[in-house]
Amino acid sequence: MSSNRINTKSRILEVTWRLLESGNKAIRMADIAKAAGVSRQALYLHFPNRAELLVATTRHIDKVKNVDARLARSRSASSGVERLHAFVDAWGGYIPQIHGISVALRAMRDTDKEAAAAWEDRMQAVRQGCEAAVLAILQDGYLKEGITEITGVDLLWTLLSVENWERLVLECGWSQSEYEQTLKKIAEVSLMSQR
Amino acid sequence: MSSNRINTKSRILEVTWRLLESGNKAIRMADIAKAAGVSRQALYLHFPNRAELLVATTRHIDKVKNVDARLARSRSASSGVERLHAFVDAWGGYIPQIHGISVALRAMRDTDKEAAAAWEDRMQAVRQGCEAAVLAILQDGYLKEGITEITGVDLLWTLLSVENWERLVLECGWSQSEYEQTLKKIAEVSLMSQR
DNA sequence: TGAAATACTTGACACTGTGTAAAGTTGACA
DNA sequence: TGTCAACTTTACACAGTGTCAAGTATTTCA
Repeated sequence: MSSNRINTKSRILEVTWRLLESGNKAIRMADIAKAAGVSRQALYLHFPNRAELLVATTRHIDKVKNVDARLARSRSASSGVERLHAFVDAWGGYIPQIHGISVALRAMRDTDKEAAAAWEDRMQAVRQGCEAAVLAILQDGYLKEGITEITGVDLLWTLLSVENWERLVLECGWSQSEYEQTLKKIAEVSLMSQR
Repeated sequence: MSSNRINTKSRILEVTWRLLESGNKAIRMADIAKAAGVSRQALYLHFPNRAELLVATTRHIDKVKNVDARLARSRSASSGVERLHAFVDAWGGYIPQIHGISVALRAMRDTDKEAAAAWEDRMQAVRQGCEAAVLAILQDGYLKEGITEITGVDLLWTLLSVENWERLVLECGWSQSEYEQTLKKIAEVSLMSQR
């Protein structure tokens, strides 16, 4: 069976995902191999190193969870506020799904260039979403005075960081909907002129 | 000289601080030893392990930079807003000083209990400062409706995270004063009822 | 003066986790 | 029947942390 290889490869990705989601930091190659029912060395037949396995897992999750479709919804919003809300829903709702892998990727950033680049790449995608929302607000004429397009994007991007989600949801115990509602409010009140 | 031991110990702490501040992640015990002009093994005569050396360095920085005095100033403010502003100034202004060690401590959190506890401890101290500010606003009767004392503290604590400072100042290139001013505004606008 | 204590150094080594290398096994398929 | 793909098994190099034991130089004090 030539699909054997493919089966094993995607089984490894699924298992890696599951292990990272379990919240246990410090998942080793040996743990992944064991959980996938293959030898540790077999992992290196499919992925050159740990970083690329993690990056591939990220891509795998994106595919399964269909990020693009999620983010596309925010693009169809007409007004600036709507776009902002839709983006907070889309990205904010996606964070819990990728949280496990995000922890692993960020932990490798210091030592591994590839992991750093992979994480950076994802963050730039989020930033683009932020940019679109801020631009829409600007075009509506509602961008707060004293806030430029760039500082607005910086700010929204910072507010919507995975780290802030971790703090509020995991550490402070907020529910996902509390998180989303509050972030929408703060983003509004920070970026838009209120009347 | 019995002060020899003390000299070496504080020289190690100073050197560790300096190396961590240099921005180079992944500082090894051997690097610290070399920079301090002692053998790698000598480090273990003064500190049981890497985590405790980092924790001791944190305490050393606190002592030199006099955190307590910094934070004390915010306690003397009379109104809620003043207290909020003073706290953002005090803590926000302290972040750049402890940034290097904070990176190292956070990187060890996953694998080392001690490092995790040390970081947790500092974060709880910051949270107390946030609590005092939110309480002062509440007592002034200006806490925004829909915000409880707890959610207000959660929020301020999240806004003032080291991670947010890193994003805005290091990644987005904001100046320290831009950071401080903007965070004051966002905190105000998120927590206080505007009139 | 000399013994003991202090503050180190030197060198060897155990341990963990990543990644490499090479030879062997197993099943499908032509 | 033989070959190829997808593995397994075993061994090992390498980095970094931490341990251990023996040695050295300087000070202290009986």
